[in-house]
Amino acid sequence: MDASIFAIQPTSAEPIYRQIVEQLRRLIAGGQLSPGELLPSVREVAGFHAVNPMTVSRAYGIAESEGLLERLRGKGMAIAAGAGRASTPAQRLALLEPQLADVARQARELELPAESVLRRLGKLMGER
Amino acid sequence: MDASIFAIQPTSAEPIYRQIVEQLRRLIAGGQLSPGELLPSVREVAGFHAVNPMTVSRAYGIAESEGLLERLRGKGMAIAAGAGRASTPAQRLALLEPQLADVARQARELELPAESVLRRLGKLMGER
Amino acid sequence: MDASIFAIQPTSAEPIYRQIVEQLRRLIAGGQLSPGELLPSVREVAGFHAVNPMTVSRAYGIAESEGLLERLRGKGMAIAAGAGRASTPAQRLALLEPQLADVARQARELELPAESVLRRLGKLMGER
Amino acid sequence: MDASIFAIQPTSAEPIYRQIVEQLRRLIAGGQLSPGELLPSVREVAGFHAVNPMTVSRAYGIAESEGLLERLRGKGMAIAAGAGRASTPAQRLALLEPQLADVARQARELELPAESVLRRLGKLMGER
DNA sequence: GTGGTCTAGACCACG
DNA sequence: GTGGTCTAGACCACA
Repeated sequence: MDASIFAIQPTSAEPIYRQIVEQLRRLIAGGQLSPGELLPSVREVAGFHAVNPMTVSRAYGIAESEGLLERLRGKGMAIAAGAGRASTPAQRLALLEPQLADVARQARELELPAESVLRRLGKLMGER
Repeated sequence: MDASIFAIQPTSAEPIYRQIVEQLRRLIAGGQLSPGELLPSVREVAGFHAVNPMTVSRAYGIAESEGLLERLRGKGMAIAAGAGRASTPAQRLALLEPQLADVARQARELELPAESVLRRLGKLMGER
Repeated sequence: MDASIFAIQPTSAEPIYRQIVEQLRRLIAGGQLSPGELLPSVREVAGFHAVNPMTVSRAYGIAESEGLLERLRGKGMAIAAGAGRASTPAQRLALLEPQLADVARQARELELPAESVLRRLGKLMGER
Repeated sequence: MDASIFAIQPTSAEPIYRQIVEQLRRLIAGGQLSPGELLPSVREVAGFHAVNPMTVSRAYGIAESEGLLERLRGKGMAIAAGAGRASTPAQRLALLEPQLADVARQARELELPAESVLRRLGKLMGER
């Protein structure tokens, strides 16, 4: 698989290894990564995104301990059997809830009309 | 002014001092805090929210160095004269842009239909 | 607290960071470490046992993610509130079950009489 | 001989090849495998336990280099002539010593009374 | 080829 | 003072 499945922002406040874990969580819940699928190797990801292999390894290790990934001896890491797509859209929406609540609070602090926020977000989601 | 203007989440990954600075920035841009208005003292905020006074002091210091606040000798900190409400809604919306872009990306990763995200966010912004 | 609470064997096949996590788990379950108690700092433990601070930090981080420890900002790591002593001896014995099953199997493979194994283990547990 | 003499746990932390070597060591010391006896072929074991043939081959190779096995040209691997049953129970018990010491230490960390540990282990050794 | 562990050392964030 | 993140690089274990 392509190492480009991950979108890493090295300058973000969120640590790189956690960016990877979170994206894994969402890509699996969303069904873009399916159980059994083999992930790009630690070295591939590290090389492609120019980060240290240990950073990627750390992310994979955490994802494994959370039951998202499983280690296939000698072959690499794969999406765990028990980690399939979250069945209902409601379950997937729940993963976004904290961020949405945050945006809502910030919009209130900015005294922004709800419509303008929704219009802008709709535009951002419409684009690819 | 009341120390309760700040909504502090001590368990959040975002450091407390930055929560305060960011909220100040938005409350000023949104016009809920007006130039000249006096802020609650470091002690008040620290006591009310059970955080270290140094943390609050640090936040005020950063806000001052950014021109959001100014120190009134003997009276405390106040909203700076040059820090009024952002004139246009577009300018205020720009402060929310990064978070919106983030939500859009995460929604794509979760393969969530745009409508369901907008509906949920609209509901959250409607509530008080 | 003393950094000597941990018994680290650098030559063991079990990685150092996991030795620490496992010992924490047992010392907490056994009640020798109580909720709220402050752990020795990463640097203390690393210095005392002559291992890299990151190795200790990794152990603490895993223990935190398992709910055994909690981070006290600026003060260090403490035994988590929800991680008290396993109430019944049966619960604590359960943590030893896999090792006991392993010993039993190996004793069978060695065709050792149960009594001699029990006598030897009893002696080892009697000593301090 | 049957490939089922080995009890392989693919999920264990102990590497598979070492599980095989250790079991060979104990089964020979215990007298369940006698000098001259022919082992199941690499393919049989690998097929039966669904592990990589290279893993089994590696285990046999290590056991051979330790003098536990010897290669009979055209016939396979057999228990080495000089690798008979450990004569005294004390010698065989010595092979279990490290595991026993480990259990004793862990029982102390769990603050478990010696009797309950011995009772449980006795029960496990009594069962077949 | 795969991932895992550890080190030495730098730098940051928080209080 | 506390822990967290990342790097560069060595070495090991497994298949």
